[in-house]
Amino acid sequence: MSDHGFRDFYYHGGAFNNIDHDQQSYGGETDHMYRVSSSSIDPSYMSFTDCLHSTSMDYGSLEKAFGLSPSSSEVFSSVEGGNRSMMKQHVGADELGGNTGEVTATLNSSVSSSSSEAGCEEDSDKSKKDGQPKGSDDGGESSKKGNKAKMKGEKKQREPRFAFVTKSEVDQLEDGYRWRKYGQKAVKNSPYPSYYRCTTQKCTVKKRVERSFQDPSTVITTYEGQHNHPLPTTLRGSAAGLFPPSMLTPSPLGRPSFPHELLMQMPNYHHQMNNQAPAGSMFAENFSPFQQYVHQHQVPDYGLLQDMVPSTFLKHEP
DNA sequence: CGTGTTTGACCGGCGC
DNA sequence: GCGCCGGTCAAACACG
Repeated sequence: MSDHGFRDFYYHGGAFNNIDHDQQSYGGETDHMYRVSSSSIDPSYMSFTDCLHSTSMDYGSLEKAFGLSPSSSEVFSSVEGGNRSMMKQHVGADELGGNTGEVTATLNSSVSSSSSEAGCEEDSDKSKKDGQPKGSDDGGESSKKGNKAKMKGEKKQREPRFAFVTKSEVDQLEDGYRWRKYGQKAVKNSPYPSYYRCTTQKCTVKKRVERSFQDPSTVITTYEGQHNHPLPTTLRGSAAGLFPPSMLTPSPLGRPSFPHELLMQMPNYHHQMNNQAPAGSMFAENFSPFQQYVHQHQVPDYGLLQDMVPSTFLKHEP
């Protein structure tokens, strides 16, 4: 997948090798890619958000954010917002505590779907229906699926999407929320992607889970929307109980707390990062379930990181 | 009985 | 305008 619309950049040692901003157009739109090569990144950028703000991606942040276990898993992530910018990073072995890992982060600010094949080609930018229930335009129950109250005239806009790829045997990765499958349909490059919706009422977050067309061992998970509620307390594994209340309540911004926010709140976040904490250690103490998951599946899922990428990062204004 | 999955049909955007 | 395609709906079904 690394060669389908994504630019790869490898992270070796303590800092990225250099960020390269690339730009290209896709059907009128301009894509901005960032390639990292050596030396321009300050290793002190330890927070995911900071990295994003600085137009750089920090592997460690991602590793921590997703609880990536470098020892044998791979996590590629991507964020979509309003424009097509992606970033992908691969992480070499050594610096991850001698383990081999790979993290590819792709930032995609467009409404497109970088999900399938991690944005390999598609990205047709077809912003389709939203999570909103579409209704049959008044007219009453027209046909079968007619009663989807869709406001005519009002164009629905896509929620920011965040996608990442993991190597896992299981499709459904535990991320602390409960999901209900609402569809599955074969699409190009993805035999049968599954569509899930958060079961919490009024929560419109959706996610799509699919196996990589090229690498069946790879699972591509795309999250869309933002949870407007804390983690379900009755959740299997009770992940919610592990998070301090402050992490479960909406942030000052009025948004729910997402992994990246959690990261920002981690007291020793920077410290751990600088000290090359063992893989998965990030959540070892506070997020045991995740760690456990890492150990068992080596592919934790910390989705819902959407909306974490500032537009400044996603798109370079001319 | 409540909850979640399966699955074919439908919807609507987009490209030609 | 038409057809393709991705995404969604919702009835039927499965399961505890």
